[in-house]
Amino acid sequence: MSNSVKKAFEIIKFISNNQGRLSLSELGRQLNMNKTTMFRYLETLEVLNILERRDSNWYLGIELFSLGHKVDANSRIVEKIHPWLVEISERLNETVNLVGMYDNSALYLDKVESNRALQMRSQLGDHLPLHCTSLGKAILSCLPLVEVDNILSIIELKPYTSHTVTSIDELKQQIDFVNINGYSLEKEELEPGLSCIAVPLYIQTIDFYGGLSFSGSPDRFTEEKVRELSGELKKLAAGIITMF
Amino acid sequence: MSNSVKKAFEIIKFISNNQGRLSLSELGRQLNMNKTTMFRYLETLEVLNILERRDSNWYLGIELFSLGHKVDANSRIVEKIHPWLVEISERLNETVNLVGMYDNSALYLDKVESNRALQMRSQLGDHLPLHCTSLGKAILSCLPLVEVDNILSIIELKPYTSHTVTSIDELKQQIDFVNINGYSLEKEELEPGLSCIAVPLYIQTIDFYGGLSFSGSPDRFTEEKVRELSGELKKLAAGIITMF
DNA sequence: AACGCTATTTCAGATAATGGAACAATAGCC
DNA sequence: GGCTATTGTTCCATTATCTGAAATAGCGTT
Repeated sequence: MSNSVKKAFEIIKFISNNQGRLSLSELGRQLNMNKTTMFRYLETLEVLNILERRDSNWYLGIELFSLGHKVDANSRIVEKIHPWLVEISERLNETVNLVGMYDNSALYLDKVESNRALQMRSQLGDHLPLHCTSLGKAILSCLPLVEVDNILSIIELKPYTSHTVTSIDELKQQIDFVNINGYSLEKEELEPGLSCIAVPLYIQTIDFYGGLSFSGSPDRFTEEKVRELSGELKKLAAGIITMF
Repeated sequence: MSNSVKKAFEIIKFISNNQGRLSLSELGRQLNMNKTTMFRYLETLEVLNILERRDSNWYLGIELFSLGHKVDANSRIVEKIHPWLVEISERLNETVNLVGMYDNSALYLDKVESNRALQMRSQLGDHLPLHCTSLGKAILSCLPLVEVDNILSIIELKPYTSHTVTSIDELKQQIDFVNINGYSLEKEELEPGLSCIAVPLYIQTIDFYGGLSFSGSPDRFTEEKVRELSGELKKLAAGIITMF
């Protein structure tokens, strides 16, 4: 394994979580690397436009933007699904989200915002936890049981708010609920004031495990609204699947 | 300069342009690297989720997707401008594009597609040439003259179609046109069947040089339509600037 | 079963990464 | 202004790491 490549990405990743707040020396200290070594990594990455320096602070560079937007270029999952999200978001005036399962978390792949757009703190490319998001529970519901048990034994049921489910049993009950009713409802388990309703999106032909959701403030999701929105999401998922 | 980091990104970049078509051995051959060396780079990058292998073919990995979407996280230029693009795209039913100047080319930053969406071949993150796109000419128009001369001496006026401008004099005349009229019109200089109308977007406060455009098939851009759309784009640019 | 291809592992030698030290450039402070 | 503290950059010898030839393993095809 190439040591220096690993270190370079360690630096990149660290900067991605602390953009604009780190100097060369600061990076060296926080990542336990020699100043000289750090200097050379940063120098190299700057030349490659992978990183960018603005008055002694480091940022992700433009080359990462370009590469990041070519990731889906083959399977074109996001690209194919996007128009469906636009249609439903406009018709119902709801914010709609798409995630895919990667690495025991729900990777936030796409969103189309409504006018009323309550801002979610997370952004595309973020990894959402499986246990405390409706999308996560929706994904878990379409995985084989053995797989679910395996994942639950690996991930930590970290409490993000006072509403977060932290017991495996309760979580399994919620997954059962999704299997029976076809949708998942989560209220303020990840962020106070934020609620989501989701359905699984399992595209067998391309081995894609994911989910679709509407997000909004919890008080908007009345019983009747939930019935309506879950129905819409189910139809959406069904429609999308026919495309693949 | 860190040699191995440079090589790693050489590999990544090469794969980004040939996703799904390259095996380990093939990569070694095309990039003149020893098979063993290539093996170790790929192995490392795979572990880091920077690259992904599916039946002996290499793809960009999910980690690049995540990093790529965090690039704009600070200045939030794209994020701030996006709602404006949505509004105008819906109101006029046009496809609207945003680019920024990076590295002597126009980096394709954002787009919102209309229903009639004529597909452009390029995608977000691509570098568009300055000389044969309305967006490029719009950007050139807001740069200092010395800078323009410098850029024109560096870039190659590559002919993409039979309509591409390849003479510096003619290009300078077109830039003058933008300065006088405030917009730029290009017909099939980059891709047959594709035309664009653009205006410069220069945001002084954050030192941003870019442009906004509508794209569509050339026959749609009648004289009257051009007048209407260029007016809309100018108003859009003016509105956006007030935000910064 | 033998061939052609790709992917891995091994290992010794060559090279490139490392970090201490010294130097330069800034900024803050009395 | 001069002193101190901090950051960024260059130099260089040492050593760890990367390199590539060769051997091995795996897989599909004829």
